[in-house]
Amino acid sequence: MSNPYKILVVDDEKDLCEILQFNLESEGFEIEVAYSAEEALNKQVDRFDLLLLDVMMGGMSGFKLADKIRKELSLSVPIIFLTARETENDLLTGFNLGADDYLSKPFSIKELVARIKAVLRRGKSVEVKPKVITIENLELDLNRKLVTISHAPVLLTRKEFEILVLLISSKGKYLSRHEIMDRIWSDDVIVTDRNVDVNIARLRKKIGEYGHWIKGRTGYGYCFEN
Amino acid sequence: MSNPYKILVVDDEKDLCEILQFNLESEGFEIEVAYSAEEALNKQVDRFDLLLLDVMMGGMSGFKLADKIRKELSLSVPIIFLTARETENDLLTGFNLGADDYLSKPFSIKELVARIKAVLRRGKSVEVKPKVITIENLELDLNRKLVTISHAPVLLTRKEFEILVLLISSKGKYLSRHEIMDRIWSDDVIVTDRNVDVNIARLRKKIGEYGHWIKGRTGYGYCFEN
DNA sequence: CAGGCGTGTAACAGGTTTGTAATTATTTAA
DNA sequence: TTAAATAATTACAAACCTGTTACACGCCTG
Repeated sequence: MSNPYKILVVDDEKDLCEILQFNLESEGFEIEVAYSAEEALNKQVDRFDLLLLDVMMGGMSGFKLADKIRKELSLSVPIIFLTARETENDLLTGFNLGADDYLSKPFSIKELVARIKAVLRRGKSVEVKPKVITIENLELDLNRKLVTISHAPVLLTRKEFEILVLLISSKGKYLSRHEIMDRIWSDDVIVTDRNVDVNIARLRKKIGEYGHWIKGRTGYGYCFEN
Repeated sequence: MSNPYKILVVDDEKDLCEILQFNLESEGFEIEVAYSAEEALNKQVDRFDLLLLDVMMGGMSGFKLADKIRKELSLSVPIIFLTARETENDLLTGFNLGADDYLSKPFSIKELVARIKAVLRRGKSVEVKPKVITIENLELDLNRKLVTISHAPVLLTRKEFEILVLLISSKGKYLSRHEIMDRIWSDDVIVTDRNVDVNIARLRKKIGEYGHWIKGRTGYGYCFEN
């Protein structure tokens, strides 16, 4: 997978931030969030490929923030404003500050993604691909680290998720406990074989009937096979 | 223009790096270079669509690097190894580490490019390469540890399976019990000759009529022959 | 600091696999 | 042909492997 685009979302509405993060990550972007303009300024702004700024925020407004960024930090980082107020005045202010686009709440994620891609395309040319593995109704979103079964989210822990991904990406091949340990745990930690079992058990339980896709065979280890 | 593929070249021979960079860039790839494994690790490995690793490098070897990457950073980035040493052992090590291809120096740029494209084309499907031995209606799936006879599955235990694979891969050659013991059992366990017999018997029974392909000759041992 | 979560270990019961020893069959060589 | 050697088979028991449950520990968060 090529370099994911890094986007900084600056908004004081935590709910909205979460929604944005969730959706944009599943589109393959890498998201960081700042809950205020001040917090945003503490981040190295030019690490990002795009800034998504809420206009109305407690403390420093998005406009003021953009102004500061353009004057002091970066002339080039693309900026998209998000705003509730859709007045002509705002629009002007936004574009004068060197905004690259402008969206009024409420907006659809689909539209936002389209605009984001458009802006990014202007810079370099790129498509962002979501990393998702789908097997029947089982979906693994590798960006979000989320598994869904028939669109119902299943919360796996890190180890569970990693084991599942490992098994699936070696679909049809038996992996010994040792092999699994080697690839999931780093060299310096030492874990028991039993531990693999335990994690597999937890994983199986969580994914319900799909758990049967994880075969275990004595002497060989585990294998994902559907 | 579509998103150029990003390739990371890791090699301590600067000359070779330059040649690679020049040629691959002129093929439309985007190249980054690291002159050591350590340097490579400082880069965000999963930004790349492909890694080209030299096996022999001062400091950490390409193998070790790949190992680290697979364990800690990315299970999926395609890896192609470049090596001067072409011994079977090396090849095996490479593929065990999840290498996607393997080139021995000296190689032609043309060939390298072809391999690169092949690997990239394979894309995200991290399918395991099937390893199957077929002899008439007898099939051994080395990944699934599964034997099928006319598509009917036969479940062999580990010892049985290993013995069968051993005999088949030495098809037409008699292996003494001793030889078989040496290759199936690890050095530290000591088993009787009789034990080989017993396992062969079990194996023969399980594979039915094909059992006759395992010949036993007094004084020589066993041999697979169809 | 309590409680929840993620993770790991220990212990165990039940099953499977494996090895040995005893027995019978087959081959070899005198 | 027959005795000795080698091989196949059988039955049994030991060893091993597995999936589980219960519990401990550290880490974060409220």
